Amino acid sequence: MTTAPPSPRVLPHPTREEIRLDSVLHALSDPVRMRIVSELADAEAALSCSRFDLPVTKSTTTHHFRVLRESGVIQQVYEGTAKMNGLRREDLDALFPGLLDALLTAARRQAARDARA
Amino acid sequence: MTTAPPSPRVLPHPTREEIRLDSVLHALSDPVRMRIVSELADAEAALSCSRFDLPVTKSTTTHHFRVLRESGVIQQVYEGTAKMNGLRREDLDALFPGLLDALLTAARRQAARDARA
DNA sequence: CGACTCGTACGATAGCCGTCGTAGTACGTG
DNA sequence: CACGTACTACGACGGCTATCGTACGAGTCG
Repeated sequence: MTTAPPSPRVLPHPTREEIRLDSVLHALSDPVRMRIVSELADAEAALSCSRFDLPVTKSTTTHHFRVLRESGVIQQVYEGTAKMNGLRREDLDALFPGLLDALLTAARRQAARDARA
Repeated sequence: MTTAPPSPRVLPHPTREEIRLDSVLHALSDPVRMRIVSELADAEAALSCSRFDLPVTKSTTTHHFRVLRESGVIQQVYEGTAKMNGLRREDLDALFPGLLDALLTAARRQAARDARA
């Protein structure tokens, strides 16, 4: 048969216009996901999922990455066995200028406060 | 008896140091609450709960205002029968500089996009 | 092919959350 | 005191969510 393969090797992303502020804020309201985004912003490049040392299991990690992708915060592309994750900075900056930087700065401040405690 | 009255006429607020980014983002990830905060920012003054025309019942309204207060986004003070709500702009700006303005701008943009649809 | 790594899918569970209705309290006014 | 207004408290319900474990698929390397 010439039917398409059942495994979706390409992952669904929202278009720029489909990204909603509500969803972005909800995605970033989880500490684990905010941490992922912060590391991604520091890296300035796409990282594979396994490059993150998160305090949750692999299943949960997959879940968090999916939430970030479906909310439009990150972009995910398969590269061999690895799945590379990149921040959708251009889209976010175009939709909500200054928001991403303000959020990243806020996250850094919160992390500094937590470390001081 | 000289015991304190059982009804808490003064409402519990988090101190500035207790305000957490996670909670703020979670509070603002609900469209109804973001709308409240936007109107509060536009008003530049404290407003009573009944000044808002929200698409939910009064019970739910009370719930949303409590979430905003407990996350440290707004301040609530009784004034007769009314409860006045004010944005905690000073505290938020001190903790997360630029974040509130970026969020309000983003909310305006999202609202404009929604209206265009 | 076989083994290994990376990530997914699915099911389960426990907890939180947004919503409502109803009943009730606090305050002001007649 | 009686009444109306503003808001709350409580319980309920449905839905979402963060978490896990286990089992599986897709790719790479020997």
